[in-house]
Amino acid sequence: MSKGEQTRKAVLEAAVDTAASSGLASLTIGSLAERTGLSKSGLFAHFKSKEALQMQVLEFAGESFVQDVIRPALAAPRGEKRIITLFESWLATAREGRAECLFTSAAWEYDGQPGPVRDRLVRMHLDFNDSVAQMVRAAITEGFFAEDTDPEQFAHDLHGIMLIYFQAHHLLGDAKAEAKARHAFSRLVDSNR
Amino acid sequence: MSKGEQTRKAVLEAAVDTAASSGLASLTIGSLAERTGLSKSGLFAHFKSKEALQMQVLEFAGESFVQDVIRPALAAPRGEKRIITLFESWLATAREGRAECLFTSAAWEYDGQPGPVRDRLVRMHLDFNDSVAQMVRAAITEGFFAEDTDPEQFAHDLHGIMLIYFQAHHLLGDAKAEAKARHAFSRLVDSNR
DNA sequence: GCATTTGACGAACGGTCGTGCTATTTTTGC
DNA sequence: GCAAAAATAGCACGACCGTTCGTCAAATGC
Repeated sequence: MSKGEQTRKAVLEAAVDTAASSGLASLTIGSLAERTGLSKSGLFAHFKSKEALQMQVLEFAGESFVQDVIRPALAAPRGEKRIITLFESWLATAREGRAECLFTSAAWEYDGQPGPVRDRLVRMHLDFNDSVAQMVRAAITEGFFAEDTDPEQFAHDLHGIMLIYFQAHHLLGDAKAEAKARHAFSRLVDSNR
Repeated sequence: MSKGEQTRKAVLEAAVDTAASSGLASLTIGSLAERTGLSKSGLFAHFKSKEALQMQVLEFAGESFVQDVIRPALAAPRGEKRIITLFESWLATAREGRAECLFTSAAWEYDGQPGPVRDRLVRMHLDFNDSVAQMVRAAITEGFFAEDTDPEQFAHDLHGIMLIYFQAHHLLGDAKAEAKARHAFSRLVDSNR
């Protein structure tokens, strides 16, 4: 890996971390430069614009998310194991914050202001939704879920469980957040068995 | 209502609208002044600081939310009717955006950056949660919900349904978002009947 | 109708923002 | 080891940020 690529990665890593706690839109070249020990212009040279930086941050976080959530699920056997692994790894990722936090906060930040960042964000959400729905379909053919289970509805509902878990855990500091999430997940799974 | 109070309300109304689509943190005195036809300093004089403005925006949106969601529910008879009215008015409010959008987006914006705005936001979420839980308790004593229904879990789950509805409807433009929300709500209600 | 309070304005401030330049240093390929 | 190329720094810019201050017009209370 060349020197440039190396620092670019380091910058993106710091950017994801910053954006996860302050929002993607409020990323600033200056503070990011200070944090990474670069000069403003030196950092800027890596990305041609702030928007390009945001896009790359999104991309970088996306890869983390796939690595942390999708990949473990796909590594598990189709059906019950995969669905449960998806939930558990998603929960673990959301607990720590980082990428997951970036996506949900960005979803509300950029909802309402069109542009490439928003478009990319929407695409990612749709793709992830499809992935989950596909896992559900596999679980149906495996006999874990009932034939009349609606994969899209399941993906939708599961996402809702994660969103409110995230809010309860991080914003409200609810100690029972995880227990509530597990309870809701169990009920969702049971009602589709 | 004095002249000052009048313009203050007008500013807050515009501010809620702006913050709902761009976020509470990204409110700027300048653009808000331009939108309301005031000068920057003229508008600023109404609020002693930007933070005070944000607090008042939050307060203003809170009153709208109570007016649009809590009040109609409390106006309905305890039990089934009240729970359903809560869901329906909440759904309608979320569909239109505005106050509801402000709260959820702010929840992610200010999660991770302490301060009075975040504190107020947390307080509002907790209060609202309590209100919902109280409605559920009433529904239990009315016999609409089973004795072993957990009011806090119900409030939690309902909130999750609303969050994902909001995201699906506004960010993703999912035409079936409302149907999915209704379906999830029905399942939630049924499982506690 | 007048005195007083209140509301609104314009100009200016120190800061920070993103973004161009031009050097200078460091890495890279041969 | 050296030339080419890439990475970084320094500096300056125009724009906008929140905020302050002095001034003036408008609303208010008597």
